[in-house]
Amino acid sequence: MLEDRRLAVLRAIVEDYVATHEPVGSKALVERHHLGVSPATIRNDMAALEEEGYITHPHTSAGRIPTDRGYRLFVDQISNVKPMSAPERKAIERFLGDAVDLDDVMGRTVRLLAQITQQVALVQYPSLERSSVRHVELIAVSDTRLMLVVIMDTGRVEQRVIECAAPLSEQVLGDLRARLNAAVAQKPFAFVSDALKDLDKGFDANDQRLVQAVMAAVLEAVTERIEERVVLGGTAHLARYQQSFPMAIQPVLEALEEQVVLLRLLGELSIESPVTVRIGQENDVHGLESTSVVTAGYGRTDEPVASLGVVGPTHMDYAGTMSAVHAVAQYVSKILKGQ
Amino acid sequence: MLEDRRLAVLRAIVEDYVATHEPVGSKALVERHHLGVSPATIRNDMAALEEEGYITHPHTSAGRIPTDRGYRLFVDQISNVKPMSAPERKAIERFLGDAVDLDDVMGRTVRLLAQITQQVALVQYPSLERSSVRHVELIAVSDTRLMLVVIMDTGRVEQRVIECAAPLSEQVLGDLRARLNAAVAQKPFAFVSDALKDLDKGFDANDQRLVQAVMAAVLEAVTERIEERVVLGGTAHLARYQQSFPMAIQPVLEALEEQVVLLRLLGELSIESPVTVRIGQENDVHGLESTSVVTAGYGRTDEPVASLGVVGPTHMDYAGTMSAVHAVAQYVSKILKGQ
DNA sequence: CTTGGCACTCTGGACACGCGAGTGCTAGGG
DNA sequence: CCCTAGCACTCGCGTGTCCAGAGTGCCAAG
Repeated sequence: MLEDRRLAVLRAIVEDYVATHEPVGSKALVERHHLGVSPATIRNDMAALEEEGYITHPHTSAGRIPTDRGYRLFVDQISNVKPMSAPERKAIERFLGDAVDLDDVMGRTVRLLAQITQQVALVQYPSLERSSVRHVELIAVSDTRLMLVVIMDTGRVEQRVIECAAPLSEQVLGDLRARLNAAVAQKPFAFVSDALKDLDKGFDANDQRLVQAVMAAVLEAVTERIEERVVLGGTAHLARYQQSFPMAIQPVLEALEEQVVLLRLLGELSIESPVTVRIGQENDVHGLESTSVVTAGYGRTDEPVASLGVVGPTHMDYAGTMSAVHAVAQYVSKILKGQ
Repeated sequence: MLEDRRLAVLRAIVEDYVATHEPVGSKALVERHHLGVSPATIRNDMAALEEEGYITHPHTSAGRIPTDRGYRLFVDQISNVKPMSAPERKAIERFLGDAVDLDDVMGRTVRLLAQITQQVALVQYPSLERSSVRHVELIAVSDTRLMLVVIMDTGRVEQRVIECAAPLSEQVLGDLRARLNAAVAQKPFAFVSDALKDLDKGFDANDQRLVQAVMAAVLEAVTERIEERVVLGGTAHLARYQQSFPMAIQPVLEALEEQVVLLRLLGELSIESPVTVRIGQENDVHGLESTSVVTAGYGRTDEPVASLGVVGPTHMDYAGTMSAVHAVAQYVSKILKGQ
């Protein structure tokens, strides 16, 4: 009973603060939310909440603002992500449905997500590690240079240039191509290195060395230089916050320029919930201490192929953002399945 | 004589303002730059310069700041771009030299340029329109889906997925691939559409229709969907300015998110100078009215294959930025020639 | 044409002050 | 035991005033 009201108070504080971006006082609370009690009661609850570390006040005679811990409790309270409205869903579906290939899907998704949430959007390309090889192609670009093109079942295409010591004959190349495909097709990316091991057997002795060299280069290209790609959009939304807020955007922009950081943000997904929220200090990335990150995996629900999400200030509209991220992730999954 | 001093005064004002970011007064000028005259004289010159529209003052009793017109005159005065120091050049060369392929070159270049100039860097991929086809590959991804991979002599690789109405036999595909390559290899991109015209001749009647359909799709892919790509880096540097400056970064970030805008910025190069500078209003792009853009082409000097540059506040260090952009463009040209 | 001098203007920082929002505490009522 | 009302207290913030300092414009003399 008492606990219930405290939670309600915390919720009200978060909601008001998110809406107004100003510390919220006891009086304003009872007016806006029709809690059936007097401001003094609320003040007691507030004192308790503050004691427990869910809220603070910037100075003695100011209203309260939620702490990271407060947001966390608030977010945990949002049990089921509320769905988006029908027209919204329609719009998402139509916008993403027009995409012609993976690049297009990723590009549209990041723009869409930024636009809906009015925040910075991140979209990771399907992870190579969780994709299977559909086709491998070796193209002779010049005498001593091959281009390796790997097409994954997720639609992702990677190309690498491989330097050869000596020219390969068209015949050897064709042979190699055929074997390569036979060896790695339908295999998860992780198995590629294994599959390549014995591929040099069965070539002429003088070809064999060359083939070995090429295979080594291929191996290096597909293992050493695995690039997980992330696209970023809506950075302009960051500037909006800063207008009314003491959050420096420079460290945030700096952090977002690092691919490694982006991958870390998108990397860890919670298991139980479809949408993962990391609040403030919870993402221990330098520069993002005062931002929250909302992510969701896409692909198969049981085993996501990659993830996407948004980065915003800790005082964001969690409910709305979570539902948007969730919805977009689902539509992306749907689209990719169709392709 | 008199004109000479006025120019010197303008130059001094620009230099001081760029260094301090504060309106510069007559007294400070004579102290720092040893012009052999008194403040009062400078004031007269300043009045004249203001009359001609090269400088303004924010309010009655403040120092002067250059106008766009003033910066323009100042920049035009910098006749020859001064070269970078030897160690700097060494560092650039080494950093770019390690790149393994075009993506890597572009990525490194944008990071390098942002780092050197401490501004936002733009790097355009070699323009398709100014590249020649080196190789074309048609890969059967599934029964009814082909992937078209076009490799240009500039190192650029484009891939498109093409939907087919009916499956193509391996033989027809091989035939088509060979003809396609014979037709377009070494041709500038613009000629591709012409080269494709009569390619369906010489196939069996029942194959011909299918081939026609595929060719139409290829044509659409290479003409309708020409993507000039631009990479962007160093946006965090924008935030630094804003700290001490009334320039809103939001419109700038918004503008920089539009590919079209980026291409427009990089598009028009001046003919006479190796480095193009557009100051403030000169680039009539919404949001970039108070920024300057410094660009240079790379590739062959007489016929650049694309361009790169930086975006910064109008009160930037033009001399330094111009020389950095110039140097980086030259090294990129060099690297690409080697690859 | 340059220079020194002088009056004038305007910004920005320092200081004081009062309003109002908000708190914490305590005593009383259900 | 919990809620409520009242009251004194605390600060932040906005306003107003003032002053110093920097800078200008103009004028008269060299």
